[in-house]
Amino acid sequence: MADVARAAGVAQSTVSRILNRAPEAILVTEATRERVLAAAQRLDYRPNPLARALRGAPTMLIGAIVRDVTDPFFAVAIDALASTAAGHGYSLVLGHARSRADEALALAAVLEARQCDAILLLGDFREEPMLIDDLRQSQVPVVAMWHGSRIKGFHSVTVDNSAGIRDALDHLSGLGHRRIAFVGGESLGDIREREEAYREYFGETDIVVPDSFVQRASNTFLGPGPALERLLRSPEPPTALMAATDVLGAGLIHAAVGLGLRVPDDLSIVGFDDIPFAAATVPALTTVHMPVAEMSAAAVELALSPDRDPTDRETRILTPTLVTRSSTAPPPLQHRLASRPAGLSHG
Amino acid sequence: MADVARAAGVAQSTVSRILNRAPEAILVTEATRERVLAAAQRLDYRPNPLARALRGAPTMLIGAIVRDVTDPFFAVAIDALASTAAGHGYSLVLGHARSRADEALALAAVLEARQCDAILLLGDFREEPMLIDDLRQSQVPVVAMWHGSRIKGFHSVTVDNSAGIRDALDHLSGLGHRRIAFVGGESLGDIREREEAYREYFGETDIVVPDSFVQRASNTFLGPGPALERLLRSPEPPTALMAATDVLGAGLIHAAVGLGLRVPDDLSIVGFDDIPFAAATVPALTTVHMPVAEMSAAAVELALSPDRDPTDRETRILTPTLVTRSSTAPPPLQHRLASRPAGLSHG
DNA sequence: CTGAAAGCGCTAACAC
DNA sequence: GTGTTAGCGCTTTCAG
Repeated sequence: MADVARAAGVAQSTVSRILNRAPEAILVTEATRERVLAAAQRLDYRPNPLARALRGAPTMLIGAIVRDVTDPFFAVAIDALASTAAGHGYSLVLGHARSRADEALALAAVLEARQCDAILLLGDFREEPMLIDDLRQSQVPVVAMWHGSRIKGFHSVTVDNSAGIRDALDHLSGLGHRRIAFVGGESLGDIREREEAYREYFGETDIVVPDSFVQRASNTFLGPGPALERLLRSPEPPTALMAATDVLGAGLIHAAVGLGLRVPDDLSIVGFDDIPFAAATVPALTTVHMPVAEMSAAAVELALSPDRDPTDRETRILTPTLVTRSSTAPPPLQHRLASRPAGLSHG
Repeated sequence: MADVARAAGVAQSTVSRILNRAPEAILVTEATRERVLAAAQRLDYRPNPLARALRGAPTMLIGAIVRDVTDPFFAVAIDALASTAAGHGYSLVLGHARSRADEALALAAVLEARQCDAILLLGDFREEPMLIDDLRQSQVPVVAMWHGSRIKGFHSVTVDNSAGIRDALDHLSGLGHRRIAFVGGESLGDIREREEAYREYFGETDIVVPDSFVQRASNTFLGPGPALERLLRSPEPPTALMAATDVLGAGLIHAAVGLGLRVPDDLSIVGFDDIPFAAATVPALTTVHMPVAEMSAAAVELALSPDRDPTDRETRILTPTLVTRSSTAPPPLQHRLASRPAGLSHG
């Protein structure tokens, strides 16, 4: 910038003014203005955002720390967030925290410290207490999304997992299913809440769910195979499966077909999240749609709202909706007859 | 930092030295050292990476500009890149360039200018000439990955799309297929190269491929439905489909089953990329495996290598390998008999 | 071994 | 209208 000033024969501050203020604020002679602009052009001047940020200017950047970019759900979340942020004139910068804890910390340090005007936390970071503590001291607003349960000190935007599970389970039992198993993941964040919601749901009915009906698997497409085999080995196997995520749901379809079952004729499967792939599985997956766009809007709004009293943190809980596709149907006939007593016989 | 210095009763430069140099470089009294460390701890001092970078220190950050995070292929690429970078002590910062061109530019400006020690470009950015021009002036090394054809001024790491297509097509014709169609995407980057490779392949044989055998669809799971319908309407429909990506491949399986076809009995389908769920589709997708890990290693190496002569840019081309799964089989019997003359009858 | 001082590139008072 | 001056938080000569 000093070069530009010299080339245009003006002071550096003048250059700064001309390059930053909107043209309408005409506090500069048109002649000087043009001279400076020309010089800047000729010298291919590019502002150094570092210096600018150091001086206190907003960076127009929102940082997002993501647990696992590989998870298709987060991929769509990021996409939605980026669009929303762009609508506010902000760009999204992502930090991928998967690898090691210290890396996550390093990332946070970078994103923080006024490099970003706000920070978004996507997923459950309870296993990264250092990160959380670190962020709690942060000068910029932090909003946590899909972190599972409440998390103190941050704004948060979550989905009502309980309502989603209830809708899905209502759908299944409306179809006539009584023996509905749950396949979850590492018991983190939303997945944990979904498992609890599943347990509660049946706690309110006279249907008793054997412990073996809650299975865990790694949240990958090939993860739930063994869980399904275990389930099928039960004396009275389930006629429907509630998967904690669509990834698990899609994996269960694959595993079921591999075992010679027909979906949904022999086994109904419901997912959660409504990732793009869910519409394209064979058969297409019935699932609980995550209101990603609304959640993004809420998160960005919270992130960009001037930080008032740090003790007053807002929590926004949005409601998901069931999307019925082709992976669910009434249970096979023999089970339909047997199911009513079966549920009670376990009491 | 000034606070720490004051609290410890030393000069700021001393604090800087102690906090940055490795302990082995004992150019400081043990007593002072401890005093400073204690003060830093007590005051919860955290270095400001901005100021540090402004002063010229490396940021230990690699920036990646991604065309579309939503594309599952890039998701795994990012993951691999992050791991590789972590192995070198670097973190990965992602910019999502999907939305608008000016946003991509803003991002580049941010990532650049010594905020990052290197920049990675994932995907084809030929439609963003401003970005490219901008990056060409960049002070930090830039390496382009999966950009399709050569791109001047940057290091690049690509895959041999031609070899991949050839392997896949050899597999299909080895199975007895003669009527093999291609379903591609927006003719960008790798997808474009794959289409060309497909055309070349049949150019070298006596099999003539009707123009209608090259179809385009948006690179989404639900995208290729219409393309498949068009293909099936041909007087002599294909018995096998070469999809330009796994997303398209999975979408084609879905569409085919929706149309009442059996895969692979009625129709064989091959994908490209080997994204995680290619192993979990029903049936599992035969595909061309992208050597993502090797490509990441190459890219990071190039990115971190001291920038020598800017005119000497390196290009690394890795070779993909075919993964045979369950979506391919010999063509239906009637086609098997008809296929040989069919290929020639079009000549 | 440690302190003082300069300066990275930029913005914001405050003059003139 | 435009120039001068002082830092933002840090690293790095250069003295002591």
